[in-house]
Amino acid sequence: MSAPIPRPAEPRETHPDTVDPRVEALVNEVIGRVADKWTMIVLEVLTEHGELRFTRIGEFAGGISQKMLTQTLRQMERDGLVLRTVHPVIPPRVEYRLTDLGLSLAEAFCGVWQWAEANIARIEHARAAFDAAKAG
Amino acid sequence: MSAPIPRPAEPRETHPDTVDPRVEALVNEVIGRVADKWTMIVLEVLTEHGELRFTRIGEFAGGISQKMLTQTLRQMERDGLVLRTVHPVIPPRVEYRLTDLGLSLAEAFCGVWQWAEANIARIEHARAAFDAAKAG
DNA sequence: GTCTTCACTCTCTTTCAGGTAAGTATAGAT
DNA sequence: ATCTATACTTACCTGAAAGAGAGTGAAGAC
Repeated sequence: MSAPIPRPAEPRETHPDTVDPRVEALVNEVIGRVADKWTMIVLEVLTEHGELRFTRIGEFAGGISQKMLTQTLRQMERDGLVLRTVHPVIPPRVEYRLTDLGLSLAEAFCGVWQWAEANIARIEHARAAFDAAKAG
Repeated sequence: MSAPIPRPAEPRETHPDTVDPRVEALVNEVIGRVADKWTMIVLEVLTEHGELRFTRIGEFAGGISQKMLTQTLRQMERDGLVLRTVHPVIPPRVEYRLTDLGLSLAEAFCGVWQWAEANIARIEHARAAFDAAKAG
């Protein structure tokens, strides 16, 4: 009994304030793409340090593989979040920086970031209480 | 040549404004836990509809399995984001609603949500341009 | 007696994100 | 000739996430 829970046929709006499901789906997709671990970290690194080269971002990000870094960066570039500048020299020199869109996203995430920072203690306390209650 | 990119030994702070890595790690963990797909969706559903029963949340969430819903809800309860009320009747009746902490998180995420909604077009345009440039 | 409801819980299987390691291209230095 | 630096690709592999589907328990309806 645990296949996906089916959505009700149609008329199931207790509250009238439901969002257009297509918008909801799009927003979810965007958030899903944008809110993954590495994207957020790269976003933060670039916000903090400005324009950086590939390897440098990797150093600041901490623990990311080249593969994931390339992948994340490409995705962000495709989404218009970062600008990639290739200098045609050898050895190659590629620099990345946030676009205005990227900066605005960083700003939006700032709230969450701050929330997390401000509420770590509360969450840890809640967890301890929960675990204690379960154990006892 | 793609093992994790090593962090530089120590003295590599071009910018002085680097955050305490321990705080950074904690924040990342919290965000990682809090910002997954289903948590965000459940958060939104509960924000929009107030107190709801298990199955109801599943219906609103769309496409979630019972297993994932249980798991997500438990995690959120543990983190102090939702309150779980069991009515000792048969068949069981369990209701979930956001705590103040949960509400404050929803509020913080509101910015991202709005950003996503406001910038879907820009992202899609960027993607189209990127793909076209690559193909042509 | 068995059927239904609800909120799970368990197990099995598949999917996939992400890690490792190696390869590529180029020019200048040794 | 070989080595180095840089920014990637590519191929392979593994562990964890998550989906499917069945099972559970208890009371009341039939």
